[in-house]
Parts: sequence; C-alpha cells; structure tokens
Amino acid sequence: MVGTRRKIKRHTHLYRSGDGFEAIYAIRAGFFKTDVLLEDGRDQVTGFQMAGEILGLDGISTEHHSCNAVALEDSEVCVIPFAKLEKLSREVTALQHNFHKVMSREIVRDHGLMMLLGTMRAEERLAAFLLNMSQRFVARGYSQQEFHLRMTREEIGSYLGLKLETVSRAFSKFQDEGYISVQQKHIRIIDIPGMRKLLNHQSPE
Amino acid sequence: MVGTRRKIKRHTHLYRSGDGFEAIYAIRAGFFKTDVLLEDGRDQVTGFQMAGEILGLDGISTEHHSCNAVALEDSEVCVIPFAKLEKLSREVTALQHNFHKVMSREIVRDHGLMMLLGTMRAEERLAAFLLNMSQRFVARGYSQQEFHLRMTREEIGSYLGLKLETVSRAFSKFQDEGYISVQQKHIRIIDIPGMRKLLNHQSPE
DNA sequence: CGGTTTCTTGATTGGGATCAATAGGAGTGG
DNA sequence: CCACTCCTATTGATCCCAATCAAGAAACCG
Repeated sequence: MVGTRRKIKRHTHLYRSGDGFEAIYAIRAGFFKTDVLLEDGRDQVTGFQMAGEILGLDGISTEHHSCNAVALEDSEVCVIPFAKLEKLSREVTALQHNFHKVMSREIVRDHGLMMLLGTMRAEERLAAFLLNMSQRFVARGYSQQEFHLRMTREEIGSYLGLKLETVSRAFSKFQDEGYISVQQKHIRIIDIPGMRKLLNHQSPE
Repeated sequence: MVGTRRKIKRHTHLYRSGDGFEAIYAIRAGFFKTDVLLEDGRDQVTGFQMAGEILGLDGISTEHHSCNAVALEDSEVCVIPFAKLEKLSREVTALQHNFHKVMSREIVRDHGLMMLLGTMRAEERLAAFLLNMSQRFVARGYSQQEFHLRMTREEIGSYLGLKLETVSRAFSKFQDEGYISVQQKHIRIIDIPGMRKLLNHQSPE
C-alpha cells in the first residue's frame, strides 16, 4: 500500500487550501501543522501531525483541500492516491476497516480539541497539549519526558486558542512550580502525574 | 440501503459515551445534540444534527461511542448496521465514495468549529451559529429567515464555548440592532447580509 | 557577526464569567 | 381552566483571566 515518496522542505506547503484533492499522505518522517484561514486574515492551527499520522482527509468531502499543510521541519511523506486507496479497500476488508478507523479517530480527536477550546482555561490547555505531545512521542519510541517542540509559541497559541504571550507565561509558571523545565523549544516534563491533576482540577460548578 | 427504523423520544439518548458501536444512524426526522463529558463534570455540546444528517461516526475508531447523542425533540432515525455498510460499500463504489465524503465533511465541519472557538468573539460566534442554522434549514425546504431553535440557551452556549447569559445578551443585542427578532426559541433573521458582515469584521491585527 | 525572528516579562485593559435577582413559559395536577 | 412549580431566559453589577500594549532579551540564520 505504499505509493510514491515525496520530500517536503521545512516551511513549505504539502498542500494548500483550495488545491484539488487527489491523494492523502502518510507521514514517514518529520513534522507538520495544518491551519485554516478566514477571509479577514485570522487563522487557526487545527493540528500538528507527526510520523505515522495521516494528512489530507479534509479534501475528500469537496475534492478540494480545506486547509493548509505546512512542514515544520524537513519531512517526507508517502503519497497515497485516493482513487487507488478506494479501489484497494474494496478488495481488502482489513484495509477498508482500518481506513474508516483513521477517519473516525480524526473526528474524535477534533471533539477533544473542541472540548479544550470550549471549556478549559489557559493553563489546562497547555497541560493537555504537553501531555498529548508526550503521549504521541512515547508511542513513537521517543522519551516521554523530554522532547523538542517543532512549533513556535505563536503556533501553539493558535492551536490552543491563546495568544503567544499567554502560552509563554504558562510555560514559565509550570517551570516555576516544578512541573516542567523549559529551554526554548526543548521541554522536559518533570512531574507527569502533577500535570494530569491540572486537567481534572474541579472547575466551578 | 435502509435499515430498521427507531423512534427516539425527546430528551432520551440514542446512544451514550462508552456504548458499544454497531451502527450509524441517519436522522429521518427530528433534532439531536451530541456532547462529550469530562471526568470533572464539565461537558461540551459538539454538534446539533437535523434530518438528513448522520450520527455515530465517532464510534468507528474504538468500537465504542465517545459521545452522547440526545434527541431534542421526538425523533426518528434509520439504523444502519456498520458491518452491513462496509460490506455494501465494497460492492457499490458510489456508496463507498459517498460514505467517505460524509466522514470527511464531518472533519471539515469540526475544523470550522475549532476556528470559531479559537478566534471569534461572542457575538461573532452567535452570528455564525445563526447563519449556519439558517443555511441548514433552507437546505431542508424551511424558511431561511424564520425558525424554531430546539435547544436551550445553555446548550447553545456550551456549543459555542460561552455561558448562557452571554448568549442571551448577544440575542438581545442583535435584536436591539435590528438584525433579528427573538421570542424565546423562535428566531427571525431580519438582516442576513448584516449578520454576514458581523463575521468578516476586521478584528485587531 | 548583524539583522530578524522568537521568546519573556511587565503594566494595563477589556470581554465574558460569575453572582444575583426577576420574569416568563411550559408542563402538571387539582 | 387555573394555580403551582420548575425550568428557561433576561438583565444588572461586579470580578477576573487572558488580551493587548510595550520593552527587552535571547536565539537563530544567512
């Protein structure tokens, strides 16, 4: 099920909003963000994707992509022509089922993010973000406590519905309180259980 | 492609978070909301669904539903066993393609909501919500300007990441400014182009 | 290096949350 | 049909968290 490979340099687009849709992409190596743009110039990062994850599912519905996918570091993807995927998944039940799960997982993930954006305060959002990154890194065989963020404070803020200053302050506060140690984009989570507690903290009502 | 029918009374669940997943549901008549619940009691409405729309896609990924679906009025759904859908869509290309589009549309919709939750202020959110409802009603042959909301202010607020008081105030303000007329859940949009402008209004930066 | 982007930190502001009180409907039972 | 209750909605007053404005510092990069 491997299509052709394609290398994407840092800060270049894999696809842009409006581009015709022909394929989805499996990330082989690297790191991406997806974002949507409003007419008035406001934009929002809708996700960060790393090796093993799928990009481009947004394009199926209208045959055109509805967001931009940008590499945050030099990356490589596997191009999976969608027509071919549909054909194969008619023949291979397991592939079909797996593809449906991938799409569904994306929907569930988005619901989680909506929850975050709709109900959490700034520090909870950052804690949830860091724990999520940690979890995804560990699933790829990297350290659970220590990792390098590929995105800027502004991109994190856009993703979490916060301004970059707020993100920066929350980082500093977590460091002061001994939850993490921050050095620019290098993060070390010192107290994972403590961070988890930040999330469940009973909010008013 | 019609499965069995099922009637759902107002304020009862079609499915609950954690329920095993076997089928998706096409709404034949009525109105639903879906919501997710956090351990600490906070919850968020993730969507409102009306006739012709699909419920249950969240369950595919883990074989368990990850949100609750509740009828906001007496409703009727068509139960589509998922195994049967997958089997049929292996045989009927058009069905397969259509199903993929439905899932993708859900992803794109969620991105739009993330945008709303992440970047818009209270009145923009409500304007976007009303225009979206209007658009969906008109697509079903109802009036574009006049409709009955099935959900409470609190449910609207939860969906939009606002408190019910804020929703109520925004309704009042829109009425004062002549954009809409509100009488409880009965809404009449007087100035649709004006409402649209509220969305594109240049925000700072 | 020099220039630019990114990050941090402080001071102030403002939008929506919270607290609170009242009013309006809808549903229920007498 | 009306009285009662409960749920829902409106409106006002105050508060607080994050946005905004502003100034440096640090890191990255050609």
